[in-house]
Amino acid sequence: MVDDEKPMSLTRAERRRRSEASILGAARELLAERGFERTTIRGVAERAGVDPALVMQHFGTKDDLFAAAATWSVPIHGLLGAGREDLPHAAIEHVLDAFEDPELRGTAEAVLRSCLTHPAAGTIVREQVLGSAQAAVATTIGGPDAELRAALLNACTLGLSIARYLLAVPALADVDRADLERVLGPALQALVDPT
Amino acid sequence: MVDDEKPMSLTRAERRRRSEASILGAARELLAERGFERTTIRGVAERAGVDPALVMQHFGTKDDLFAAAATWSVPIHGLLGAGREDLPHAAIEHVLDAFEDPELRGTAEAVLRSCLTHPAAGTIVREQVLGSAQAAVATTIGGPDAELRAALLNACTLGLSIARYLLAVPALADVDRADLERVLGPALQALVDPT
DNA sequence: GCGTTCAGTCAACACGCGTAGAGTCAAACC
DNA sequence: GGTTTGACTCTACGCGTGTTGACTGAACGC
Repeated sequence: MVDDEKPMSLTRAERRRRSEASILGAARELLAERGFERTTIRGVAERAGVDPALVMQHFGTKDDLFAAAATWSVPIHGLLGAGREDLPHAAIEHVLDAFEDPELRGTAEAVLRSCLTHPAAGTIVREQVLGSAQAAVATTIGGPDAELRAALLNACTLGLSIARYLLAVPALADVDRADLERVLGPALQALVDPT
Repeated sequence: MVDDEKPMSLTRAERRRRSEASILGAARELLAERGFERTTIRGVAERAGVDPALVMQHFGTKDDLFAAAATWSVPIHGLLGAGREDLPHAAIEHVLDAFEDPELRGTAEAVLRSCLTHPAAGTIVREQVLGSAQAAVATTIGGPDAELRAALLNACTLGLSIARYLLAVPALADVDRADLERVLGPALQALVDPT
């Protein structure tokens, strides 16, 4: 995301916006690749083609930069609109969409990559990502174990995301969506419908 | 794991072995709590009640210390001995045992905590932990999708481990083994037995 | 007993990090 | 067209890190 096009004589506000976007993009890339600790302000600045101090000027602090790059508005509409039969399908679509849309993927990977080692990232995943999905899924499931079943369904899709996209486990990374849905669907259905 | 008992006049080899064990224990604790990047040699030394230089003298390098602390011999006997009907049960036992045996838990958490941000830890999880389990499970499952089904089963239990023990998602952390097995079992069974 | 060995400590190095403040130069304004 | 504004850069500070080599003192072997 090195945006080398810096055409001269651009409005000041426009330049400002572009460099901010460039920094944010570079930050997301590096956070997605390496996680919070191994991502340095200097590295972000270099990839953005900018001075390190400018990064601070825009975002204040490394933690603030992370917060800005990791703001992840999870779209749970697909989950809320699904009935019991569609839920597994919707849940799988939900996670695959997040990682295969190039727009969303950077953010998703950046948050997930650091969620085990950076407290703020862990909180985001626990409360926003898993939390909101769990609430949505639990109401559809219903019954005494609804929360547990929803949490387990989330844990499975979380495990799939991590294994497929972050760890790149061969058997999962090389498979296409259709096979994934065909095989995992019935398993998630068993979580939705108590035997 | 601060082993304050340093009774005077102990054989040299004995002292050496004790301090090594003390360092290794402290390292595992900190790695499990904070991950590789946030764990410092000085922190390990302090928790072990020892000089930082001694840590280097024992293990050579921070990466070597991690390798020593993260050596995780996954016991897959339980998986190999299981038939199609027992597999889900065995798989769940397999992961719960690793995290609820105080002996194993430190290592398991240490490896898993860093597996998204430390290349060596990622390799361990991908190739040793998931890899060996996948091979064992796939032979039991059989059929055309065996590898994929095994990998997905692993991804689900990986997600459960992470959500329950590392992220401490409330709905999963507070539930006991029996409920976990009762609810997750049928889902994993659907992965083992194609509909 | 005495010289040797070696577990353990001390003090220091070089490096990379996040961050701060003064300086620079072109766009913006009147 | 001169002054002001503000986007951006330069330089440097202080700190914590992994790592090293010289030192110390107690267990060891004879």
